Amino acid sequence: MSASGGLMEGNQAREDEDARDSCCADEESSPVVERRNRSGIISTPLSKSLKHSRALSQYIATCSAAAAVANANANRLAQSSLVTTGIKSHSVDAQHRGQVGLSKLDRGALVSSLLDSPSGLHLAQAAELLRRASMLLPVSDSSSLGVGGDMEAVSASDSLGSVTDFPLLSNGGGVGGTFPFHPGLFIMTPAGVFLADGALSQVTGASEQQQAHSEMAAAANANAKKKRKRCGLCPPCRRRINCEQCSSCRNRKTGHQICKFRKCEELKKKPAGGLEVMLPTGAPFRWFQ
DNA sequence: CGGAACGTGTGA
DNA sequence: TCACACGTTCCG
Ligand SMILES: [Zn+2]
Ligand SMILES: [Zn+2]
Repeated sequence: MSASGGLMEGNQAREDEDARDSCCADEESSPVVERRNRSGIISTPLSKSLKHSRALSQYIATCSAAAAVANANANRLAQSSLVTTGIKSHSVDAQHRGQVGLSKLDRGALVSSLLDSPSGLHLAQAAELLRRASMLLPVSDSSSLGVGGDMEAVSASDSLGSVTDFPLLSNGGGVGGTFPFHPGLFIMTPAGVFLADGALSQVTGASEQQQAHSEMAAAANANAKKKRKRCGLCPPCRRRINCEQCSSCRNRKTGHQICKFRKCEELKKKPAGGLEVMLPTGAPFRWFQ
């Protein structure tokens, strides 16, 4: 299985990561400032603080080693749920950037090739990996995802299914230096990369989110005909970087829409108020036909 | 009906 | 005043 190869790389990369860890601790002096608005919702996409929006693909283009690390991380995710990545591995980063030289061109080629690849198999791969990850938790029966539409656990497969315009981050099918995962599956924060699943409880502090929720409720109460605000709870809301690849990201200038992967699950729902019956399929029930 | 473009509320 | 992003309209 190709996964074994990835694992081996993972071990190696892990040492790397450890080494860098100490380095990170150095600049860890500033305790990860998270930008939240008053409602406690994380407002600023991480890409902002990273100078310019850096697409996931760019990370890869920048240093394939990072991909390996991420890969290892993904595996370790299954055990620890929290990982630190080498996102700010400036030294390595600079090194690679200098040595590559054609990072821009590379990126373009990469992306285009990504768009090309059929990618079905990789989905399966990623899915399997994710399944492994969730094996540790009481896998909320994703099968019984029925009337309980309230359920926050948007399964990875869900994301996979809903996303259509996203180029898979993998080429031809080799394991060598590619990143066979769907960027939509990850939540990248300055503290690390998480599975988007949400099943893996990770992020720090659910209290703030609760606060956000109450705030939102208050706002809604004040005026029903106001712009709704993101819930701040759902996985998309917790995501903090724009993918820079979805349609919303690509034409942000004219689209004025948030990244598709960051679009709040609540806001996706129809704004309609209470009296709405939803079929288990998610389609709105019509009283008349 | 889905997506792109646009208007504009909202918070910084 | 600006950037962000929700809601609406337009368009295929
Ligand atoms: Zn995006
Ligand atoms: Zn949300």
